[in-house]
Amino acid sequence: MSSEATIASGKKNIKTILKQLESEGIIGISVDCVIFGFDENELKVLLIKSDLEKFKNKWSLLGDLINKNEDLREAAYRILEERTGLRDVYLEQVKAFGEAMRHPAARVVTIAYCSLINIQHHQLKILDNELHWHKIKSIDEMAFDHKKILTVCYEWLQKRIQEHPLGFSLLPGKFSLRELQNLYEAILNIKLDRRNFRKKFFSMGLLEDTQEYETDVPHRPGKLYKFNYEKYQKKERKKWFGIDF
Amino acid sequence: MSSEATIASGKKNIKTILKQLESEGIIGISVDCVIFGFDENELKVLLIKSDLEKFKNKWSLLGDLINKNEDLREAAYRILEERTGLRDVYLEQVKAFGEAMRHPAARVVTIAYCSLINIQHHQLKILDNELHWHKIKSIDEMAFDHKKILTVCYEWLQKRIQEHPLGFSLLPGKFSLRELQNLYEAILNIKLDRRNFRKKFFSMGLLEDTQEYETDVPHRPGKLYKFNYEKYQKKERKKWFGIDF
DNA sequence: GCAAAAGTGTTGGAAATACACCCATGT
DNA sequence: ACATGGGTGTATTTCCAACACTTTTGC
Repeated sequence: MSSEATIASGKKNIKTILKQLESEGIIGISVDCVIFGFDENELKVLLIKSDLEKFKNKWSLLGDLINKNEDLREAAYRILEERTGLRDVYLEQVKAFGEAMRHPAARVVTIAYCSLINIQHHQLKILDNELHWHKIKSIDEMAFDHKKILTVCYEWLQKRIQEHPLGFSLLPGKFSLRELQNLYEAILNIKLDRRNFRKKFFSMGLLEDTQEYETDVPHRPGKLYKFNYEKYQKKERKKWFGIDF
Repeated sequence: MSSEATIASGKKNIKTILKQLESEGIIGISVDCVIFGFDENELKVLLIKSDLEKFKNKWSLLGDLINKNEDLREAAYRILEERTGLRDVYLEQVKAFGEAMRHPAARVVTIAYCSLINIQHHQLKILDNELHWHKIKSIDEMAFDHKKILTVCYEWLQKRIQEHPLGFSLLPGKFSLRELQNLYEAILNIKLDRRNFRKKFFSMGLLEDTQEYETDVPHRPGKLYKFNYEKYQKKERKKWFGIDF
C-alpha cells in the first residue's frame, strides 16, 4: 500500500520518506530508544552513526518512524530489535520531544523509550551503522537533539532507579552486593557507604540469598543474591512519600 | 496552504481532517490538556463534550491536532487557550498515548499535558462544547481512552505535588495553611496531622508570612502566606533521595 | 603473609509521628 | 457563652549517617 509507505519506515530509504513527509506537510512520528548498559563499572549507552548527511559523523540514538498500525510501544520494541537484534528487554516511555525544528529534514515528533540491558547477557546481533556501546561520560556532541534526549533519559534513570528496581536488569540474575552498589554509584555518580547500603537493601527484604558465591575473584568471594520480583510485585505502593521540595 | 491543512486543525472541521488522515494513511498527532482545578475542597477537572458522533454523550479532555509549525508545548498552550480562553498557566507534559486503536476515526497519537489552575482566579472565557468543571471523584465513563489518560495524569499529579510545589498554582496567591492542607488531603485522598503538616512546611522555609489574615470566616482567622518561588528556584536539587521501593 | 574486598554493629542526630490544650473570632 | 477552626510543644520512635575492625580468599 503506497499510502502506508509514506509514514512507514518499511524497506524504503528513510531519507526518501522524510523528503516525502516534508513536501506533503505531514508530521512524522518516530521512536528513539535509549539503551543503557552497565559494564566495567561504567554506565554505557548504545549509539549508531546517523543516516543523514548533515550529521554523518555524529552519533545518534536508535530511532525510526513508527508504522501505521503499531502501538507506540510495539514500535519501540520493533526498532530496538531491528537495530540490535535484542529482545526480552524492558522498555519504558520517558518523554515526547516535539520542537518544530528538532529535525532538519522534516517535522518529526519523537517519543523516547528507555531500556536497560545487561551487556554480557545480551549479544548484539546486528551491528549496522557502527552500533556500539559508548561510555556515558565520554559523549559530547550528537546528531539532532539527541544529546538533550539522552540527558533527559539519564536524569530519568537516576531518579527512577531510586524508586523502582529497574537497575537489576543491568546485572546478571545472580549478583553480589558489591556489583549492585557499583551500579548505583555509577549511575548516580556518588559514593555510598557500604554498610548502610547493605542494611538498606536487606531491610527491604527483596533480596534472596542463593547460597552461592562469586568465583574467580582474587579476594574473598561475596555471596550471590537474586532479586525477588514476585515479592516486589505484591508489595503495595504507598501514595504518601512525604512532601519534600 | 492546502497540504498544511491536512494535519492542522485550523478552521476545518476536525471530522473532515480525521477522515482525510485516515484515507491517506497518515498518523495524526494531538495534544490533550488535563486541566485540574481545586474548589470547595475538591479536585476537579475541565472536560468538554466530545465532537464525535460515536462519543456524543461522553466527556472528553481538551484536545486537538497539532499544527505543522508549532512545538508540542506551543500546541498545548494554544489548545488550552482556544478551548477555554485561559493563559498564563503552567503546562507540563505527562505522557504520550499511542495505541493503534485508541481513536476510532483515525490513527492518532496524543501527548497529554497537565495544568493546574485556580478556579476562582481564572475565568473561563469560552464555554463551547459544554466546557465545565467535573469533580474527579464523580467521573465514570469518558470518550476515547480519556479515562485512562486522566487516571495516569491524576497519579502523576499525586506524585508530583509531593516533590514539586505545583500545588500552589491551585490556590490564591495568599492562602492559609488550612487551604494548603485541604489541597494536599484532597489530591492525595488521605488525612494529615495538622501540626506535623505545618511543621513540615515551615521547616522548608518557603512560605512567606504576609502579615494578613483571613476575613469573613466564622471562626478565628488564619494567617495568610505566600509561596516564595524565588527562594525555591535557588535551592539546589538533590540527586540522592534514598532508595525505596 | 600479604593484598583485596567481604562481612558486620553501634551510636548520635535528624526527621517523622502521635497526641491535647488554649486562643481568637463570629454568632 | 458557645461553636468553629487556628495556633502551639513535647515525648517517642524511626530512619539515616558516620565510622573501624575482623574474616576469607587468591597469590
